[in-house]
Amino acid sequence: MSTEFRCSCPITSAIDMIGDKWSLVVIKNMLLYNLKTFKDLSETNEKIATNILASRLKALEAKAFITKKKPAHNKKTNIYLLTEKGLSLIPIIIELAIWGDTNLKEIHTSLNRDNPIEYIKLNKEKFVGVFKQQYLEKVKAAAI
Amino acid sequence: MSTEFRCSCPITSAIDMIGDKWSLVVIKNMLLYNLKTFKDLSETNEKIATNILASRLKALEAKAFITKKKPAHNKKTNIYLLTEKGLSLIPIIIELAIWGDTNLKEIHTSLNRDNPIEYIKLNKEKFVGVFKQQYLEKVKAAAI
DNA sequence: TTTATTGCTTTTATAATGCAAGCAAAATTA
DNA sequence: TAATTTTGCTTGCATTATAAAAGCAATAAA
Repeated sequence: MSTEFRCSCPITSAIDMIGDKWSLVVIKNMLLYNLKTFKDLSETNEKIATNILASRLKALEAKAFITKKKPAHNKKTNIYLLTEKGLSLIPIIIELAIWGDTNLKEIHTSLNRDNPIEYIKLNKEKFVGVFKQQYLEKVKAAAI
Repeated sequence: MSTEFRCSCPITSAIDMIGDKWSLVVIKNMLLYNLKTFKDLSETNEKIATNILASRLKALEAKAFITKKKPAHNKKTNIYLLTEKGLSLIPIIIELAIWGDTNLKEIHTSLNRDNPIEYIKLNKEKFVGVFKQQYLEKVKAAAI
């Protein structure tokens, strides 16, 4: 996944950057479920293969959507965190959530619709900030 | 591209539906540039291969994002139009446009930034309706 | 000091995308 | 009306992305 842009269109170029099968899924799992380690991210419902996860984490770090570091008293576990640039994808993720919730219920019977999507729809802009704050607070609380 | 859903997450499922390399690009070109024929869609800046375009149009029709029909007095040219379901993707496309315009200018020097993205940012919800209306009016004006 | 865990890599297979050529039917031009 | 061009694809083959399974070294826990 070297990022070569197909053309000068910002929409197509955005897809060139984050439009593969896994990038936004990994970022969503970091954002909404506060997953931070390779193991955490490899155990999600999506069942990503470990080689794919490794390559995606490397690419996301190279593109500055995430950072990788080791916590002070553990030389083994790596901690992956979203950067500001990673958090800038929240509006896209929210639109995907709303679209999926609204449009897939008929053809995808096991779709999880427990989330308060109706509230989010009513004030999307607010929730961009809410999700960002929640993520940053959790990171802070964990004192990494 | 058979649509099998990886899990019950609406975000991941949305990506399963429209998260490939070409679907949203084709829909964007129909929406913003009013492209309607196979030839039109094959001549865009993105330079999609004709076999890929054919397979994508077939998939998008099967998923009811677009319709295909022949105009009354032409047995050769096919007209592809966005359905309501196709138009429901506008909010996602707008967020991709804003994100690309805001975040890619530094690493993508030839990025096209002539579009009035600043206006769109100020009132996204309004522009969802604007783009939808503009598209429907163009289709109507062409009397297809 | 053994055992388990973490964070990967390697190998091999399959699926998605890309490239070039070709081709039939319809429409246009001569 | 016959030759030419256009449209909307398909076919065959090459390359890249994704998947599944196994393995492995370093660290941490028991």
